Amino acid sequence: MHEFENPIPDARLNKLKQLRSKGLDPYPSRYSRTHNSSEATSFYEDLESSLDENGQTPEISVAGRITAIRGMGKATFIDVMDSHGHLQSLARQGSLSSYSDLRDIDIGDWIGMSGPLMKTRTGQITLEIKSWIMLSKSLRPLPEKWHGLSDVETRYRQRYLDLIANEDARNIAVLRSKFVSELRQFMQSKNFIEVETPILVPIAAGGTARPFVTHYNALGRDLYLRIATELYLKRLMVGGLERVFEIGRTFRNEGLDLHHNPEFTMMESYEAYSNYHDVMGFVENLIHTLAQTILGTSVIKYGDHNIDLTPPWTKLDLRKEIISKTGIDFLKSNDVESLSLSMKSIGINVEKQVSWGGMIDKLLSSAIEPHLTQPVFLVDYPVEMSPLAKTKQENPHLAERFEGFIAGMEICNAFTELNDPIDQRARLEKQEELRIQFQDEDMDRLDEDFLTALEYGMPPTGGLGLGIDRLVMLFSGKPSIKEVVLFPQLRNQ
RNA sequence: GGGCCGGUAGCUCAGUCUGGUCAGAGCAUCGGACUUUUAAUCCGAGUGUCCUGGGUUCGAAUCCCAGCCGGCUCACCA
Repeated sequence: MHEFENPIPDARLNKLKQLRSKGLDPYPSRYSRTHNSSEATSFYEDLESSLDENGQTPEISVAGRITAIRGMGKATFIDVMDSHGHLQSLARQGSLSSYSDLRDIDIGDWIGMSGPLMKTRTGQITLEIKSWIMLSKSLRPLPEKWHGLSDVETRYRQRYLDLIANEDARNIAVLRSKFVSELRQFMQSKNFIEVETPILVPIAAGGTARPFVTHYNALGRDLYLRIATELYLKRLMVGGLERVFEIGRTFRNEGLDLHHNPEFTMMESYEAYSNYHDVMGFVENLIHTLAQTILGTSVIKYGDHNIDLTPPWTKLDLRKEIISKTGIDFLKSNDVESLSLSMKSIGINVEKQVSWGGMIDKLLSSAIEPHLTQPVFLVDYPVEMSPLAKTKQENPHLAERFEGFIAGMEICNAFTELNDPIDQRARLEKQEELRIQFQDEDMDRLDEDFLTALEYGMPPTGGLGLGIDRLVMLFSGKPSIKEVVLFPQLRNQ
């Protein structure tokens, strides 16, 4: 039922033959344009007041894809689109010797053309074609010009059509690029250095997630796709790099929904001599700055909400927040049985074999997180579900960890990194135990090389993981992650 | 995985409830007219595996069953 099985229309193939039979190459190798569409517009506007009586500028050359053809017999209007916008052109039989060759152009073709700019009687800046050349013959018809392309599946599977037909799709692609580039600049301006760590790893550690497995033939062993960059970046902290960040793809072999794609982009950063309070300030500042720079505002419209990103964001003590919303105190319900009873009593289903940390996680995502519309930091997580975070000195059951939420989405996870190698080993061993006990559930994994690194000494460090896809969703007002990932994962055809 | 909704021309859709001029419209395409149009206009042409496979029926795009694909939602999951 998809494009790939559809035959190429005969009419297009015939035009292709026509071009060739006239000795015209339908796929030449290059074209020199002097202006893109927006430069052409300003070129005209700059010269407009000084033009002579025929109102034409000197000749320029532009190139792009034909989006509309309006033939009027001995004159033809051709709209051309490039990545900067649209430009109208006009071919007239009187002033274009190859006018009759225009029979072989179609909507979708790439052409180059040159001539002076002028204004039509309706005031539209228009290139009067003196010469033109086919740059690439299109063999398939484009989506309809008026309604555009709206079939969601086609938009995702053939994103190029979405990009051609929908300005919004182009805007999101540009916005995402801008976001990443501004993010990178921000990090660099704070003297973080950008690094790259392995994607193929022997142990998928640094988070609780099911990994993808692959096989490396040369070494005859299975490897995993990373679920986080955390442990490698911390090795760099051990190495003394002090401020590092990585923007990169991570992979989780899990469900697929509005907020989850199996491969997604995270930024992780680590800063020596700082703790999670410093990171909180850093995140507020970072996201607020990006909104200012990219969107020119501190207040983002998302669905029905106006979200104000101005720092400082609300800080909510996680434990107090759970108590006030559910009456459950996780310090008192500190074993699986009592927590399970309390959760059942407020209608949360915990019948599956689940660890204590897993249950708290569920409690959070069903009772707390959906209500966090404005930017919020949930602060101080139970140590049991934070195996890589340092414990609070005042209370060994709590970790110096926070997560940031906007519009009900988790957008970051951060903590004061645990740098006590003995404690870290004990915590990861506990995770390994839990993994055996709760077969269905994912736990963090023990990475012996990482522990060895810690034993050499890591400075006190504040660490951060930031979900880029979700922030781009927020910045672009999109409710689905598939809208901000150019090629989202879909089922097989 | 459960529930709901959907899949008809290249694209956007109507037709399904109530089976029988139901193979349709607009855009795109093809032929013709037109030298300042811009959703150009005017005249003419319908280009199709009605998602797939079964079934019911004299007759199925339409009703039934199974499957595939997608969207939303719940569950699961950072």
